[in-house]
Amino acid sequence: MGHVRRNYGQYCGLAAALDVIGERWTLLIIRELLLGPRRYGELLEALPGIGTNLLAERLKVLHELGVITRPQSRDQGYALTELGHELREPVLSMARWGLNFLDAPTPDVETRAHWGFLAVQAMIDPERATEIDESYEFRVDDVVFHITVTHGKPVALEGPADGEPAVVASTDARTFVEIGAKRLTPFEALASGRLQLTGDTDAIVRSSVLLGLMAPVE
Amino acid sequence: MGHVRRNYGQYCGLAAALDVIGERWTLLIIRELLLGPRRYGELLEALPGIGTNLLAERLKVLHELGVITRPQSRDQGYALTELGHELREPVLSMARWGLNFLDAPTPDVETRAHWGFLAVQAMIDPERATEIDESYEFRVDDVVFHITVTHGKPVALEGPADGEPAVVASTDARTFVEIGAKRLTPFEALASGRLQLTGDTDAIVRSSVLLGLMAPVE
DNA sequence: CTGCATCCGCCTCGATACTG
DNA sequence: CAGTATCGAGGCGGATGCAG
Repeated sequence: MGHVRRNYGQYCGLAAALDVIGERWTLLIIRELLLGPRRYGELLEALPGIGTNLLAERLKVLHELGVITRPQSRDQGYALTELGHELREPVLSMARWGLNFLDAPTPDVETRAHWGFLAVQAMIDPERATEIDESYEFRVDDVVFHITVTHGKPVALEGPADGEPAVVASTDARTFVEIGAKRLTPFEALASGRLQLTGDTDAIVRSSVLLGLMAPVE
Repeated sequence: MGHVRRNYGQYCGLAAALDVIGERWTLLIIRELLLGPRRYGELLEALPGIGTNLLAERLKVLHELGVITRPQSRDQGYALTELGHELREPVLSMARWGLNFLDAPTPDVETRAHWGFLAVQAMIDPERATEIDESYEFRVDDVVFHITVTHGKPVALEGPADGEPAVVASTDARTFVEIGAKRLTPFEALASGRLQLTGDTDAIVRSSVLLGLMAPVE
């Protein structure tokens, strides 16, 4: 008489998805794992308020359902399976929608630099990656990541850019997400000293267009 | 001292989205409204198990947050705002992912014909809409909808196709979703008499390719 | 120290009854 | 028909315990 997980009981793709990742905290766990493998303690730290039992329970279920793998050895971490990685698009598109609701951050809301990496991925509009081959590097607090555009195909990766990036943007996590939420323009952030940019003006424009922060120039 | 809704308190697009549509039943309400305006009673009927108080509460919050509009007059219904309509992509991409988990439908799971409409929208791969101009009509139980491809741009709409559809597919809701979940091929469904197709073979192939049910032919 | 399991108070959920 | 009120059951959140 094991326990039956609460489920919607509808023969429908959305209901089936929500039966798996619809419970509280689950998608935020996926978000963390989309940024790379994470240890139990790292997840706890990245998800303030989750409660250790709940995290353990979620990880167990996600593993049983084939969405994540358990740490193979000490000092490894939980990681997404191929099935789990297929949540990238759903998660990014939800995150993009959620930016509509980000208001001014109050002191009691958490802001983490690596969420900026997610924000960037959500903001990239591949349609706007014109025929360019260059990379843009972002330094948000102590986290570094970059976008590499190859033959018009943009890819976001952790770590510094290979070779010489066309643009380097340095800022703090809060400013970064505020720009993503369009509460702040890059120009305003530059003017107030909260953002530093290096690189030639044309490349800065191209990167801003790619991220939907600027209308394409004819 | 009004009541503070439970929220994640993270300055992140995904967390903000989940604060709005992350609670139980909310995304299923959105799913229904993506198919058109719905009355209170229609929503209750489409969401077995929700409980009337919870539906009322969800509708109230979604309205306050600007995601839906309330019925303007008797015999109208709740409808999505522009912001709400922007949930189409997130919802469809989640539904697509959830198809991975659809197992054989047991007698106790609900299957509704109009969910097939959602499944079709989730399955359409615009990349595969080659330069064709034609429409495909689907008759799932008593629900009729169609895909119209214009200059390679596919659009799914309720109701019968305008003009003469290139393909007409007739089936029941369960078979339809099983095909979407790739538990059943159209060929098998045809052979077992659970699916009827009219239209010429080439058009049937093109529609199957568009829905990702068949590999493109060179 | 990491990775959980157990316990407990509270809040959300789900079902039923009831009202305009 | 379209909700509101009520209440038991269960999921959640926080603290604590404990094994490798």
